[in-house]
Amino acid sequence: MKELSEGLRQEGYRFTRQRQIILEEVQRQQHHPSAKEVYDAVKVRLPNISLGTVYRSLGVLVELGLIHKVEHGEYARFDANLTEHHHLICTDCDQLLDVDAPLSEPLNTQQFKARGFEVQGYKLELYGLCPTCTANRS
Amino acid sequence: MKELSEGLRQEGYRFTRQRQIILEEVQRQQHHPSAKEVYDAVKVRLPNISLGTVYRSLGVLVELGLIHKVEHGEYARFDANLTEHHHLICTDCDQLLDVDAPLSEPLNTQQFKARGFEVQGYKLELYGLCPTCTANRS
DNA sequence: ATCAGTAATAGGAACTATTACCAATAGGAC
DNA sequence: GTCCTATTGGTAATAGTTCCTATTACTGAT
Repeated sequence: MKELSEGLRQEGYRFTRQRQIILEEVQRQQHHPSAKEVYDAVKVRLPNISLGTVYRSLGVLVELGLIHKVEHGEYARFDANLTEHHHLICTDCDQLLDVDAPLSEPLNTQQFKARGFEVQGYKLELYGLCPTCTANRS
Repeated sequence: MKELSEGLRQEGYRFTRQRQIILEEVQRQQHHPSAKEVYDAVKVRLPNISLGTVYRSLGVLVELGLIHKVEHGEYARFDANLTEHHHLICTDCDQLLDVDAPLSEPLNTQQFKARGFEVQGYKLELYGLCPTCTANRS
């Protein structure tokens, strides 16, 4: 948690119990929790926390790069997995899963530069069936 | 426009003036208009159109495959460019631009199959600077 | 340890994109 | 034209997120 406290201070933010616990709860969740789910989880430990604080804190954590925001579908989800990975959205059960495999062929960003685009990063989303739904199909 | 009228009929939908003009306006826009922007554009020609009709019609057009829905950021945008392409979101001006270049190396979906994922499709979003903002940086 | 200054919080209202609802209208097959 | 039903316009509702304000908590200086 030292990372959090130092990261916050570096940006002029304060290290608060709320932010600490919010980060812990996002990190604990295996799936990609929504703001509401984080709120519910944090509420067990901090019954007085407000939804606004959760949204604000998640925003700060994203800004510090300690978690990622995944915008897909009706609401945003948050992801504490910082290793390079992609997401698979299951077209059957609508779950969002990590695909812990970078591209076998890394994306050649140079090909876009020729067209005037200065590519800084990219997001790859895969659509298909998750392992569970694949199994249920056969 | 025959494509629209036939496509609609095939699915049991009706061919209405509203749907025709909505499609025309999405096709006319070079950038990727939001539902609101489509509404404003259509309103010039059909002053009584309601926002709900625009949303409903856009949904039908997406279902027919005549336009694509691009979900990014606060609101959905619509895209009449049906050729295979990716999107670049400019980190400077927040514009959404077409990158009319498929991957030089097509995505190898087999690599994910081994992990239990049955990949059906993918979406690649690039982040960086659009040609205009790249020029303004130098 | 206390204080002052500032940032963060709780709580709820406000905002915005999108959907749902419903009575009135209009496409289109006959 | 007639009839049936999808569609429309208008409005209300929904849901995620942000904004607002009084209050509380952190931090650095004394």
